Order: sequence, then C-alpha cells, then structure tokens
Amino acid sequence: MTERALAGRLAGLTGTEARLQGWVHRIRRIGGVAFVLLRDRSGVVQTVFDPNGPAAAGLAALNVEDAVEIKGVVRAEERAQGGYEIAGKQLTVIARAEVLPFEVNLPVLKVGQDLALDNHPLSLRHLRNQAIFRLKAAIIAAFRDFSGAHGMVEVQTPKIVATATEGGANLFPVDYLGRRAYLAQSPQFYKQLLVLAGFERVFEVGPVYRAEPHNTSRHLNEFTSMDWEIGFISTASDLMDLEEELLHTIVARLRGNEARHLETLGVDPAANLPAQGIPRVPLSEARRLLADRYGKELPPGDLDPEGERLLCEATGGAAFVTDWPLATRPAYAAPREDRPELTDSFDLLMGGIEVTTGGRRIHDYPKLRASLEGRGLNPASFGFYLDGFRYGAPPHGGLAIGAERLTMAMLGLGNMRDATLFPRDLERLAP
RNA sequence: GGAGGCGUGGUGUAGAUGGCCUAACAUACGUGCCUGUCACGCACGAGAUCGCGGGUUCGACUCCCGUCGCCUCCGCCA
Repeated sequence: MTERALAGRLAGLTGTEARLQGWVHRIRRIGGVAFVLLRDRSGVVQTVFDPNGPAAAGLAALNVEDAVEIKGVVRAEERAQGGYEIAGKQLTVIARAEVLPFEVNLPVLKVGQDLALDNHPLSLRHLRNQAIFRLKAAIIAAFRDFSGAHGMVEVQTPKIVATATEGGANLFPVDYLGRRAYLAQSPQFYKQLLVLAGFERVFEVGPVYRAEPHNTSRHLNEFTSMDWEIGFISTASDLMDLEEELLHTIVARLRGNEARHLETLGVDPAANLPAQGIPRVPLSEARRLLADRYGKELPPGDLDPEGERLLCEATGGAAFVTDWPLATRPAYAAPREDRPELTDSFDLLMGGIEVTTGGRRIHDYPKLRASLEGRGLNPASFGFYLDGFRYGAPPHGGLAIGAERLTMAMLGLGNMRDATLFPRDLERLAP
C-alpha cells in the first residue's frame, strides 16, 4: 500500500499516484466534472473526478464531511488553489457523515456558541478553529522552548491541594478519600518551593481552577497557566525584561512555522506589541493618564476593564502596570526596597485584557511570617510553605501567563471560550 | 452576585407603529440541468403552528405578565 500523502504537501509528488485520507470539505458538481475538496490536518486539496467514470456511484452518494480515501495522480494545476490537484481515480468512503447541524466549510462559522460547543468535534473542524488551536499550541510550545533555553526546568505541581494560595473562597472542594481537599487555584506555593529546592529556575504549563461564579468573555473556571519562578533575581524588572523577550520569540515562531494559520485568521500576532517596547507604567501614573486623557475617574484600587482597554489604546497595545500597593497584592508579594508601601510587582495588559501577573516574592523567613500575620492569616496553616523558607531562601520572583488570554490577545479573539477546547464556565460542564 | 439583551424552517438572519404573514432572505437538504469550478451557477421541491404558558384584543411573530434557555456587560482575576 502506498504511503498516505497529505493535502498540503504534494510538491514533490507531481506525476505520481497518491493516496490521501481526510474529510470531504466541499463538493462541486459541474456537469461533466466533479470537484471534491479533501481536507486533512495539513490543509485542503482539490480532487477532480469524471462523474460518469468508475467513481460515479460513490460520487453521487458523497456527503460533505464524509471521511474518505482518494487515490489519484498528483499534478501541478494553475486553476486549482494551492497550485496542485489530484486527478481522482478511486474514491472510497471510510465513514459516512449524517446531514450536518450547521455548515463547517463557510469562511466564518455561522453558529451560536452553544450549538457549536454541543457539536464541538464538528465545529472544531472549521479551518479558523483549527488555526486558533494550532496557534495556541505553538504559543505554548514556544513558551516551553524559551523557558528551557533560559535555564528553567519544567515541573509538575499538584492539582489537588490542601490549602489556598491566594486566600479567598474561590476554591473547588473535592472529596479526597474522605478528607477535604481543593483543586489548585495556582501553582504559586509549589513553584516557589521548587526554586528554594535548588532548581533555581522552574516553569510549568498546567491547569488551574477558580470557583468564581464570574460570567464574562474573559473568565473561565478552568484555564491553562504558564508559570515562571526564578531565583536570584534583583527586581521585578528582570521578569518584565524576560517576558518581553518571550513575547517576541512567540511572535517570531508564529510568523515562521505557523504563518498559514495566521493567514487563515488574517491576524498579526504583534498587533498589540508596541514597536518601541512595552511601556512600564506605575499604577498611580496609569490612573492619572486615564483621568487626563480620557476623563476617566477610577475609584481606588485596581483598574476596571474599561481602564485596561483605554490604557492599552494609549500605549500602543500593551503595558506593564507596576507598583501595586501592598493591599492589592497577596501576602507573599515583596515590597519595593525604596517605597515599602508599594510592591515590586506588575501586571501585563495586552489588547485590553490582563494577560500576566508577576512580581518579586518575600524570601526572608521572618518577613514572610510577619506579612502573613499582618494579613490576619495564621502562619501555622501555611506550614510546609513557610517552613521551606527557613533554610537559605534566595530572592526570587515569577509570573503567571494565562495561555488562553495570551492567545486571545495575539489572535484578536473576543471570547476566551474561542481559545479553549472544552471551556468550563458557570453553565457548562460538558463536553 | 448585579444590570441589560436575545429566543422566528437544520443553520444564520429579516419581519416589531398589532391586520398587507397563506411568515421573507441566504445557506444547508432533495430532484433535475450545466466540461474547470473556487462559498460555481440555474430551475423546481420539501422544511417554521415564530422557546413555552397565560393574558389583552374582533385579530398577536409583533403588546403585557410569568417561565425556561441562551448571550453580553459589570464585580473578580489569568
């Protein structure tokens, strides 16, 4: 049996007989010719049949999205998109497709979110969806490669945990063989401990869970967190420098290997990356800028979503917001040396949404203990975490990038569900 | 948790000052025609008691109340 050829890789096969397998993307019957567009993981290729030839019966019964095998001779053909087509000799249906609940071969999928999710194996076949998730995979792969190249070790931290890392009640309780446990809302404590454990630099790509009943286009109850934790840094600026380099590395990778998918979506992944570098704006300055330029008066505390959008607009797509007051950050956030009322931490806003939170951590054992106590937290309940700092904890810091949020920002998506294969939200637990 | 909006053939939409709705358009589906299409084209056909329940009215897809489902925004964060 001849090896399976792929629709998007026919260049070297001109003149030979090829065997392709895939799905029927579209059928066009024009009197004396029939075109069957075959789609596989590499792309779409046109095959041509004589509707009165040997394949007549199969052709007549063919449905869009049938899984098929097609044999035929590869030829260069200017009239075909992509420059190649298959002169079809044999058409075999591997598995029939029933009449579709919606069309999957339109330039843009026209279907409600709910129906699309209920039929996700079908809606994901759409070329735009294929492009999104292949690009997301490439973003994550680039994160991995970049992290490894910068001396970080990939680690796996537990997703079933005994305590909260951020405080708050946003934890999913689970029954752990009769004991109360929770789904991890962040790898925070564990990644810090692994830095202290001698790995110095670690990274993780993994799921995190937030039991918050939020109902927006950029919140889900399960998402993918891309984390760094790095020892022996001096300030959070080191982290921002590194993240900015990472973002450019990701863009280069998408423009290289994944250019075809960017083209499908018609997007520029660097559209929200300011050419002159991502500005670093202290929170107080961001507030002043919003007031001066947009007349937007914010209540004390965090920026609101509109403020985040406007700030990105003002800075050419993205901004690091720095110098968050102690009260706005968790107990482990390290204060600035020169201005102890502010933390040495940052958020990265990109395309109007918060994509990253990061910062330097408190590494001094007595100070960490005092910070927890200062928040009214009981140090005893942080046992293993706090104890880790007793034996020579180096200065360190890290960040967490929401993989779906970054994908949204780079691909210009309006809803985080579009960047999540099987989204978990307030309503949806299946598929 | 709060606010707003939407629900019309399989899908996506139009119709909304109540009567012209015997509910329209596109596409998908079925039948036929067409030698090179590019979301091919043309003709014909089938397909919706307008989410559900109640009310107002001579008359409701349209107005009112309730209910169910969904979407968006806000709070919070990645």
